[in-house]
Amino acid sequence: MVSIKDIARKAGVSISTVSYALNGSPKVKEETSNKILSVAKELNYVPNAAARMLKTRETKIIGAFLTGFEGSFYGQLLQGMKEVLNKRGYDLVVCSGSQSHRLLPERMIDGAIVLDASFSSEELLQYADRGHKLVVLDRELNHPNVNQVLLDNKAGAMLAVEYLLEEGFRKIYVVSGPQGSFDSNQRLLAARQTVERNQPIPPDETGQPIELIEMEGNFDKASGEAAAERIIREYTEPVDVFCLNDEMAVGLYNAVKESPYVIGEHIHVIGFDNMELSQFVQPRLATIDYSKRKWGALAAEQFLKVIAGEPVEHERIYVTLVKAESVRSRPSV
Amino acid sequence: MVSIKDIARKAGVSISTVSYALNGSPKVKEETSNKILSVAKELNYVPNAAARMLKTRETKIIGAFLTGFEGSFYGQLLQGMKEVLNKRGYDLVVCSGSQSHRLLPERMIDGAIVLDASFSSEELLQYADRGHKLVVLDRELNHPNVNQVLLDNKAGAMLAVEYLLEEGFRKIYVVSGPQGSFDSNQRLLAARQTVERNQPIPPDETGQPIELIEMEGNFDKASGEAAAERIIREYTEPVDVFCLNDEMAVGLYNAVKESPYVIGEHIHVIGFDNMELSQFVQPRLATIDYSKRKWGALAAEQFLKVIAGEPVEHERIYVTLVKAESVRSRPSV
DNA sequence: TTGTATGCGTTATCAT
DNA sequence: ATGATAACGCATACAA
Repeated sequence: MVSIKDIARKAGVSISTVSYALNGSPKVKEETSNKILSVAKELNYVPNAAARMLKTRETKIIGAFLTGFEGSFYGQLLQGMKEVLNKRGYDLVVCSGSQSHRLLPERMIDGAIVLDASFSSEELLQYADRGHKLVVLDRELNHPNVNQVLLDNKAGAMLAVEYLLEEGFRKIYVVSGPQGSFDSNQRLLAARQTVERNQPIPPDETGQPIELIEMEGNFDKASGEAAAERIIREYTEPVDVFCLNDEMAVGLYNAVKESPYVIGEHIHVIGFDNMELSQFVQPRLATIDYSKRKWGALAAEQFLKVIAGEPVEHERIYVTLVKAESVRSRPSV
Repeated sequence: MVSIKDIARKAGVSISTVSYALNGSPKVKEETSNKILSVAKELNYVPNAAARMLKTRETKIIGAFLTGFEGSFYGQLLQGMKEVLNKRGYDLVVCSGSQSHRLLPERMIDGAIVLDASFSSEELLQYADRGHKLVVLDRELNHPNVNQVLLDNKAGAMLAVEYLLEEGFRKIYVVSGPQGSFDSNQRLLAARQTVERNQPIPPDETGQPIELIEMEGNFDKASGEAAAERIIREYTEPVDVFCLNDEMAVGLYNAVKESPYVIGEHIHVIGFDNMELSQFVQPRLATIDYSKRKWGALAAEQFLKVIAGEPVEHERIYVTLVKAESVRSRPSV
């Protein structure tokens, strides 16, 4: 391995001069600098990251931690992060699994953007306490070294439920994500509130109250299928279903396809995330949309601010309703 | 930052004893070791990766380089790699973009698995020459430090074309990937050969020869749409289309939907990759399937062998034909 | 069984 | 403008 020492020897200067030249310091004479640079190129010199890290205490790498690599969902999010970070001289690496947590405390990365249930909040706070910089996308965490960029789950769930309620059905299923999921919990809470707020005040001419049935899912297709089975079993009249993400809604589609019932006619479904697949399923899935790219880009920007020591306020990503035939066969608009 | 020096001081031993104890050396007395370990825990000691790297010259991290993060395609591939690597004490990080290439020469990672057009083969060979270990998934590269795990593109393209030819149409479009893509080039070559081999020897009772029309695409939806426009414009009788990946086939679907023609009836389409979306489009897309997870897992295994200095032979991932209504409205099986 | 001393490749301080 | 040297945190050969 060729080091600055080799360059120094070959160029007939000292290692400190080499270091200065390599880092473009104005202190070194242009002639010397050129000589050094050409020797470096000739020897195929590449700086050693470990040594530099040891001195400077930074790697210019930041890690994006995800619960899993699967799910087309992440592509745009990561792209958004990368664009912002690269522009500022940082590299992005994507990590998953608890084994990779070590990268942060061992200082192999300068910080982390976290959308990863495999981190407990206690663990993250511990890192923050030790001075590591974080942006979290999947929880609320208040600490000077941590910034939040969260989806507006409440607005999304409200939009979704109100869209369903327009249909006038009295029975609405909510298929939630796993217990530990912040996004799921927020959406569920908002769904409950929205139903409550729209409950006819009894006694009332519209009669029957709205029934909200909660089913715990896992944000994967299998739990959507499981939910569908129960819904089909209990079917007596048209019902609404709010799947707390699109993935489960697609699972539900698959199961309903095997039944006598029809999505958008008997079973009215809305999801959350607007993943690519949702526009291709038949009928098109109504859902809650938001810009994944913008989410990633904003997270990265916030991260850079945290690193720079600027005081940063938490941010929110806004969401919109995507109407579609899965709720209403002939969408009004 | 707490270092072994701090532990040594607090535990009343020397730093080398601390180092030994931390690394579980049998040389240190259990009593001393316990003492040291407890002090380390108490001080929240975390080893510094940079310092360890500087000495040991390894990071236990390997990088997977992808052309881009977008495309649901990669999830299973990465999952396959990760499972194998984690089991062997390695961490996987995913990188994209030419800026991140530095991670390899700067020795921030112990090696790389490459499925990334942003690397030129010259660049990779240079790394290999300097002792870096590589597995390539998207090109042929022969070097002691490089192993290949490639798709059996030729078999796939042959299966696809022969399936199309069974229909008996005389006009077959091939929508290729970008010029530089190894997979695209291999598939295209095999498609040509298969058509040639199936050409009726003139003069012949079947009459007309098979016409193969090549169109350059880009492996994205937009190029699928562009291809569709030309195909629609030229339409006179039922035709076959071999999209060299599913992504483009989906783009083609979108454009054909706006036309009077129907997939599977006028325009007979097959793709390559069997991505998740392909089973949801209407009609289901015929395609070439292979196990992405196995591909990743095998790549990781080969990588570990290369690292271990074992002599490794190149590997091949086998593919299968997925018949569907996009080619034949009533599939025979 | 434990301690001393050296070096990994770099940056950066202080002389010159 | 350049050189000598210390320091970063750790592993390890060698000494005790």
